[in-house]
Amino acid sequence: MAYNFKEVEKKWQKKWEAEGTFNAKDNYTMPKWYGLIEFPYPSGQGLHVGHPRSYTALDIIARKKRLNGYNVLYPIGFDAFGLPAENYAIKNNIHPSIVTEANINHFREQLKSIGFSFDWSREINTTDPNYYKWTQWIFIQLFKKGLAYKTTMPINYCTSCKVGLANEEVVNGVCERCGGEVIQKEKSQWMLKITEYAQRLIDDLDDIDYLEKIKIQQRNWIGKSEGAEVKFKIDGTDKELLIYTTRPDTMFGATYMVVAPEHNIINELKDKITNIEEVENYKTLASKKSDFERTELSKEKTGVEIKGIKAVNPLTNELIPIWISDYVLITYGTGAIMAVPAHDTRDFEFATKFKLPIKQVITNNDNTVSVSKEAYTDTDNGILINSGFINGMNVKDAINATIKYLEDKNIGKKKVNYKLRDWVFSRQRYWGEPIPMVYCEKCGWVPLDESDLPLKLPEVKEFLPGENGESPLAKLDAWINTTCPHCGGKATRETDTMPQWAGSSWYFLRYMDPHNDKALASKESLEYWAPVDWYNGGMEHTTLHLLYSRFWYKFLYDIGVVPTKEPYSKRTSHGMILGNNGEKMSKSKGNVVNPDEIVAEFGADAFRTYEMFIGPFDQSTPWSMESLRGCSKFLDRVWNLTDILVDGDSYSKDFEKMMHKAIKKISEDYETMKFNTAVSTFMTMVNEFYRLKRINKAEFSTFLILLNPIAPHITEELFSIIGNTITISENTWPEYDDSKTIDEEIELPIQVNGKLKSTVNITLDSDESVVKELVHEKIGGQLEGKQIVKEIYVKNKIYNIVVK
RNA sequence: GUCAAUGUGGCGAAAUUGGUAUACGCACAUCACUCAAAAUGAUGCGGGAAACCAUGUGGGUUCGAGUCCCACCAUUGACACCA
Repeated sequence: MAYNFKEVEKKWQKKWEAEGTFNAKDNYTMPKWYGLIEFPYPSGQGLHVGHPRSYTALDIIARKKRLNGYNVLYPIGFDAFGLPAENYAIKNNIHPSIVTEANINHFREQLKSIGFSFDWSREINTTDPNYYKWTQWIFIQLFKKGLAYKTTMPINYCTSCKVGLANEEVVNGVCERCGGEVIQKEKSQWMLKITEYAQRLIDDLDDIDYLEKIKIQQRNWIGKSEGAEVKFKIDGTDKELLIYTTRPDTMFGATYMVVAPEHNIINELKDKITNIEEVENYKTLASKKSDFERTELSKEKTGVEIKGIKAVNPLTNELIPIWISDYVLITYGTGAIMAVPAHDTRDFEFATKFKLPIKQVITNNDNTVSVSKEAYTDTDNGILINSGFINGMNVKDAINATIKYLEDKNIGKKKVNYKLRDWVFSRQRYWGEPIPMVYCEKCGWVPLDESDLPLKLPEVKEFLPGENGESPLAKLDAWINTTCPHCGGKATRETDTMPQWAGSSWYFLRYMDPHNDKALASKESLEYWAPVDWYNGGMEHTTLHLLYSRFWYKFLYDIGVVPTKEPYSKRTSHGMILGNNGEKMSKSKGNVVNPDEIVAEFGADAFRTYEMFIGPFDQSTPWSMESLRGCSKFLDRVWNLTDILVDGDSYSKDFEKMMHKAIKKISEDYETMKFNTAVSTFMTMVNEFYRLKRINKAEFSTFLILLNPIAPHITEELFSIIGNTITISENTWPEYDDSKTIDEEIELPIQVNGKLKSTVNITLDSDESVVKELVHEKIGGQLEGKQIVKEIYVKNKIYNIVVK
């Protein structure tokens, strides 16, 4: 009887759906396990074969945890705000909600066809007003605590999307989403003070179980550095230039200063600057460049000296020139630096190009350092010279001494800096959550009354952003004009919307209690389900989504909404699935694999098995149709095991051992995400069953339960065919007896000078003397005429004879 | 440039975490079944006649290195004139 996966898979999917087999229980006394995958953006292209890799992995763990007796929450939803739907709407003049709904329906069907054990009763959708009501509510709380503020600042502006982008959203100088040109533009934006949480976002990584590479990436992104802020007087004025440096020890070597093109000192001292036109020209030039272009690798340094003003080095009292250059960024530190060309590579390049003085202030122990060809940046072996009161000190002491001096004289102070910047939270777009704020002439920015939430997206006829980058909402006079919730006077609404990251920053909380209309989730559900036990997702979300959601969660913790400091106890990541040519799948390369076709031709179980067998879970691997067929063949062999099913329990000791070993190995492999070796263990077992031409019902049942998380349909079907009266999902996870996994006799490798010469069978834990005798008996002949220097026996592992 | 990861048969990969390198699968070859093919099953499959040689390259540590250390090369990813 051939395996008809179409019928079997449909049958079980129907049953699971009708019975709500995988729905989480509201029984808060059971031990809980909350597994989370990144909810998809329902794009028009449908599911990518990359999605099921992550979903299957946690599905396996979720299914196992259920059999282990846990109350499992494994939810699904849709992150449905975003630009593609809006761009589609603009092009085809269809409301984004219609496109979004169609896409979600398609995704849901695709996901269901693969047989994931999601709790569909908790499905959420970020564009649902009952959902984004709480996104807006969180924003208001942030505002009330002073963590949301409006400011005008140069932002990345996509000329195509007509929307401001966070730095994080600019990739290779172009808009991450549309690929359009990005320029710098001044714009009034809502910002979120993620920087206020920078230290905690670093510190609390110590208490959570994230893959080390994820922690490293987050720490580097936040980029803490310690240094000093120092005031440099501008000669002949009452102005000062505030700089940040991590190397205050090199201050005696500061021979010039550089400010970012956007630095306001230029406006403030306009009248004194003698070459103001040249400076303004440079500013204009710089503003046309994106952050990426300005910071691009191996770029020739550019700059202009600001003539007519000089700064005073507070330690040497020397007058030093001030330059403007785009290698200094307004968004980091204070937007101004003291340049120490002798001991900073970039300053050195700049000074060399513009023939500025290079003054060495650090040497090494042997005083063999030369700064004529390159900067000397060694902080471990550096000794201060030409530096007044810090002469002779090492770098570390010199830093401390300088900071103390600066603080005593009130011209500087110790300062911690972060690379992390505040989160630009405004989008001049339609398809996002409206920001629930109004502007009142009298009261300023005022949040809506919470009882007026959700502030629903109004209907518009045109989805195209306004000419100068305004949201389509700005055209709706009737909607904009409102009254101030505070004083009742005339007020206007904010027309910008939130970025897509907003809805995804807290969605995992909504799953805990998705239909609650009194709170984002009930206190009880939060107490029970939080935190997420295991969150798997892509490395590409490490520094954006993952950091943003940690930030929001910490804020919610601070205002008493959630019970723990961190949202996710454990975070893992999956590798990308590439096209069969080893390149990223893309339409243009024609190497896209459509999961629907795979499921239709080979079935969901074969698809799932292959996705797990394809390679190590956390690494990228190319797709291969041939290997997929191998997995499909394996399942056929599993199906045909019924041909060799035998009665009785008369299996051999070795057979029993194999089963215990397999339970142990597969249980461990699932928990450590070594799915590829788990699958190969199943294949080895099946080969063994066929070799011996026998398997009994108990063995077969155990085998099927073990395989069930990977291939849930075929295993349930076989489980019932061989006469089990309950289903696998009603069963418990098999246990193994450790003592039954041990080999009593082992094959011991014999080496001579570390090279394998032979093997010998020994009883486990044999005495060395016994082993020695056996070994010499076996290879003694080969040792004749040689002098034995040493014999090494590592119990049960190896016997190595060193000869001369 | 910085940081991180990776590099093992024709291909995807495995290796008890320092102890028999190449498990499992694919592809391929031969055979069986068939009029034939597909499917299925069986056997073989790193190189070399052998001694031996093989885990990107070159060193090192060790009785013993795919695994640890140093340098280099290549690929991939993330980030960046971060002061």
